[in-house]
Amino acid sequence: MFAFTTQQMAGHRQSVVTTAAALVPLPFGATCPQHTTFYGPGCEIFAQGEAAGQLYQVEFGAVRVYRLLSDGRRQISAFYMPGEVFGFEGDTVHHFFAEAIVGTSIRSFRASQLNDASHILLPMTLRGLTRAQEHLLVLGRQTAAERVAAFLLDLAHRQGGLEQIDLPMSRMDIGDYLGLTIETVSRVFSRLKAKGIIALPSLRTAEILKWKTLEAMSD
Amino acid sequence: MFAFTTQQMAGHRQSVVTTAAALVPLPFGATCPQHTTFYGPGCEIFAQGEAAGQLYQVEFGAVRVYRLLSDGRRQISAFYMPGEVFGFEGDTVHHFFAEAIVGTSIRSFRASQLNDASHILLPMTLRGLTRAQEHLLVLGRQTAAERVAAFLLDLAHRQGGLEQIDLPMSRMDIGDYLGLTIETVSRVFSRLKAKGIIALPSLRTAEILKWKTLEAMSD
DNA sequence: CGGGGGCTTGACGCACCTCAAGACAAGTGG
DNA sequence: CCACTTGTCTTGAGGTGCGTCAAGCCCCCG
Repeated sequence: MFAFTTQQMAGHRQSVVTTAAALVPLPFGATCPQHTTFYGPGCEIFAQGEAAGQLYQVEFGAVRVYRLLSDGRRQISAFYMPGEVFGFEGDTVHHFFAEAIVGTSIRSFRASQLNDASHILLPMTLRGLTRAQEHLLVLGRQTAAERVAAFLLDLAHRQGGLEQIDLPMSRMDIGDYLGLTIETVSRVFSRLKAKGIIALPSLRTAEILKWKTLEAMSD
Repeated sequence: MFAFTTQQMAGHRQSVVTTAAALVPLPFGATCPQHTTFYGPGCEIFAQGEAAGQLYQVEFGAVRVYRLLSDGRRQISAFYMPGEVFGFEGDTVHHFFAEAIVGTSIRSFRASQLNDASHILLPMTLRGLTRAQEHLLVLGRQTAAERVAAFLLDLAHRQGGLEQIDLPMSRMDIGDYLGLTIETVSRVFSRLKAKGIIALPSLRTAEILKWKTLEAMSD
C-alpha cells in the first residue's frame, strides 16, 4: 500500500521528506502551508530545547512524546496515533522529545499560519490537558494492574473500539508511559492472559476478551 | 485587611458571596462581567459532573483541583495560588472537583463572555498542559524525596522565590498531589529537616535553607 | 485544662523493582 | 537451509521503598 522499501522502514533513525504540497485541507477543517515527512523507527521529530511552533499530525504510524531525568529515567507523557495532533507548546522552545515509534508519516505546519489558529487549537489543547490530568490519577494512585487495564482500554477506544489492539510500542515504552518497569508490564500481561481477560496473538497485538472485567479493573 | 470574621474563615464548608461588580478589568488585561465569592475552608467550588464554562481566579487563599477513584483514592492534579486561574474544561461538564483549602476569595466569570476569549485562554491552557505533563514525570519516575523536593521548589517559585514557604494545604493534600501517603510525606520532611536542608518553623510553613541541595535532589 | 484533629514516628508487610537466566523471533552469513 | 547473532520479551528469585497499621505527640481551640 505505501511505497516504502524495507530499508526505509527499518529506518536507521533517518527521515525521508516525501512531499511538500501547499494548502491541502487539514482533517480538522483548516488550510495552511504544510508538508508530509516520513520518519523511520526511533527517528527524532523534535527534541527538548529546539525551537517550537510547528504542529504535527500523524498520518500513519505512532509517536511517543517524553521527558528525561538527568540519570536517564524517562516518562512518556503521551502516545499519538493516526489522526492525532501534537507539538503544542506554551514556550518558544520544546520542553519534550518526540520520536516515531515505528515507520511514521507526519504532516507538519506552522501553528501561526493556521487560519483562525487559536479557535481550532484551544479545544485540542483542552482535550490534551484533560487527558494529561486523567493520566496523573493513573500514575499517582493506581496499581500496576489498573494502569495496564486503563492503557489497553484507552488504546482500544482510540483505535475504534475493536477488541483487536495494535501495540506499536515496545514493553519499555509501555512501562515508561505507565511508570512501571518492563518486567512488571510483562507480568501483568501474562496474568491478564492467564485469567482469560485478554489474548496476546503476537507480541505487538492484544485482544480484549472480557471487556467488562477489564473496565472494572481500571477503576 | 480583609473583613472576614473568624467564623467565616472557619467556614463549615459554606461560601459567602461578597460582591458582584460588573466589568472590572481582569489582571490579565480583559474585561467582562464577573463577581467575587468567598469560600470557607473545604468548601466546594465545583464538582465533577456539574456544568462547566466558568473560569476562576484566586484572589487570596488556595484551591485544590482533584479526581477521585470509586474507592476514594484521590489525586490532586493541581493547587492554585493567588493570581492563578483555573476551571478550563474541554467539555461542557466538569471532570474534576475544586475546593478551597483555606478561606479563599475567588473571582469568577463566564469564559464565553471574555472578549477575545481564545486568544487569552490558549496561552494559559498551554501553560497548564506543560505543568501537568511535567508533573507526570514526577509521579511516574521520581522517588518520594525527589517529589517533595520538586514540590517545595515549585511552591517557592510561585510564591516569589522567597525561602519562606507558606503551606496552606495539609499533609494529606500534599500526599494526594505527590502520589504518596501522609506518613511518607511527613518522613521526608523530617529527613530534610534533620539534614539541615529545610526548616519547619510551623506546621504550615517551610523554609529552604540549602537551595542548591534541594534543586540537585529534584532531578 | 482537657479534648480532638492533624502530624510524627516506629514496626512490619507487600507491591513493585532489581538482577539474572532463559525463551522467542527476526535477521545474517556461511 | 541451518547455525549464529541480536534484541526483545518472559519468568523467577530476592531485595527495597513505600504503604499499612498502630501508638503517641503537638497544637489549637473550647
